[in-house]
Amino acid sequence: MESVFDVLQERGFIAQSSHEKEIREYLSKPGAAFYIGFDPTADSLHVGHFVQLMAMAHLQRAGHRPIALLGGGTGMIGDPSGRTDLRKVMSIETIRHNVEKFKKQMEILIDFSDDKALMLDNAEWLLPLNYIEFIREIGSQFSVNRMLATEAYKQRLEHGLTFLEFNYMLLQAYDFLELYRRYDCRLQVGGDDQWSNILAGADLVRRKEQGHAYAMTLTLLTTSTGEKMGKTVGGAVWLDPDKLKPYDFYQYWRNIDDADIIKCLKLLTFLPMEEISAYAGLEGQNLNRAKEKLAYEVTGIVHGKEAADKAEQAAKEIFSGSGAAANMPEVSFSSSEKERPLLDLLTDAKIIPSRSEGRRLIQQKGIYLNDKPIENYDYVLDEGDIIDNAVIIRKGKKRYYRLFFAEG
RNA sequence: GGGGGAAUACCCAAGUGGCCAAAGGGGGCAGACUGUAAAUCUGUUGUCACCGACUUCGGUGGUUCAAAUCCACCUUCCCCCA
Repeated sequence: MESVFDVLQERGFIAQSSHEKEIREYLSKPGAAFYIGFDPTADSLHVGHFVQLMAMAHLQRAGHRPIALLGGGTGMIGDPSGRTDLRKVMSIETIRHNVEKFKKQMEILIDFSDDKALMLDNAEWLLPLNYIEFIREIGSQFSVNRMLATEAYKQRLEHGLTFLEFNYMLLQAYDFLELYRRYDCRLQVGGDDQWSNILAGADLVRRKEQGHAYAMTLTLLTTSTGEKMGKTVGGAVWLDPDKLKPYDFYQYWRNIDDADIIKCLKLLTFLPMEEISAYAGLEGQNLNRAKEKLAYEVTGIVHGKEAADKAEQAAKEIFSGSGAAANMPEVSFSSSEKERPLLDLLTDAKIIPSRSEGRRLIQQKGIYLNDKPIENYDYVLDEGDIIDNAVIIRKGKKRYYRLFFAEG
């Protein structure tokens, strides 16, 4: 049987690992517990987390036991790793709220039934900690000199690092120790920016328990130009359909850079490697087939098959030139509003953020009415423009909207 | 605790009395070219009643015909020393 470690490696998940041999050994027997921590810094997971969920899913399918550790406690500190600025301190209510959202989204990929996977919140053991006891038991095990030398803190030393954040590493390390003690969890997985924190935990387990504990980090999803992937105008590529509509989610992947396709197929879908290799052979225009597949698969995993079908369908209708799609965003107006200047309608419908922006767009021929560019700012709809009580507005090349005028 | 510096639009960053809605870059948006890609080129990027007007340069007050620019106080951040 193929080892999960190989699978993860082949698919490009593994960035670094502390003890490859031991980890392979550990994962060779089913039932191995491992954990990944998620700090509830937003009210939805995003693609970055998604890679980690995928890794968890692979491991779970191989018979292992994932522990999703929500950072209800560490979230109150804020991880300084890889950040140049101070994180905002979050209120307890916000953290609770976010933790709830995370839970739901994780269930998309991880099977938590019958304790096949665990979801824990480190608030459980971090909040009751006694300061003096903690620094005597745990703090004594850490060398400040070494901590300062880690990549995670280096950057911050130039911009300022509060003592609050400095403690983050200890708490994350303590999590590992706690999970080792409770569940015999010997492997912590995380984003590659977590390397120092994870190692600190593995170290702590060794020191306190003379136990075996390992670290493994996952490739950060970056674009071919090295930037973090998943940034859009609206922020991140969220998994929450309320924060990023399935169609837009689909489009994000559909429009991905050529150079990133294979990497994404490997990391973000469960397609067998043979199939992915076939896509790797494509060139030029044919790459679009791979992008379609990628978008369809990822959307399917995150939002379900039905949503993926719909998104794909909508995309085909819009881009294949057949014009009007059934499920483009629609805004309703009352029939009498037809006579208002189109620009007003568009701003009211929030299709355009301001009238100035609208003027600019019109000037640059970026607004189309039924596929013909609008020429002047004060255009008012003509009866001939309205088909079935609606007009189709296009903004730029890809955004379609339907303005519907209700009868009466 | 002492001393020094900084806060400018989405981000970085120029600007130190009128020529400033504010250089430059990044990003965004639109157009051309394309493969719904990338790269490139062009335009654009505070708001509105848009050839004009109005509101912006951490906050509040003040000086002045006129302030992002000068003064006072406040807030926040950074650096050096302790």
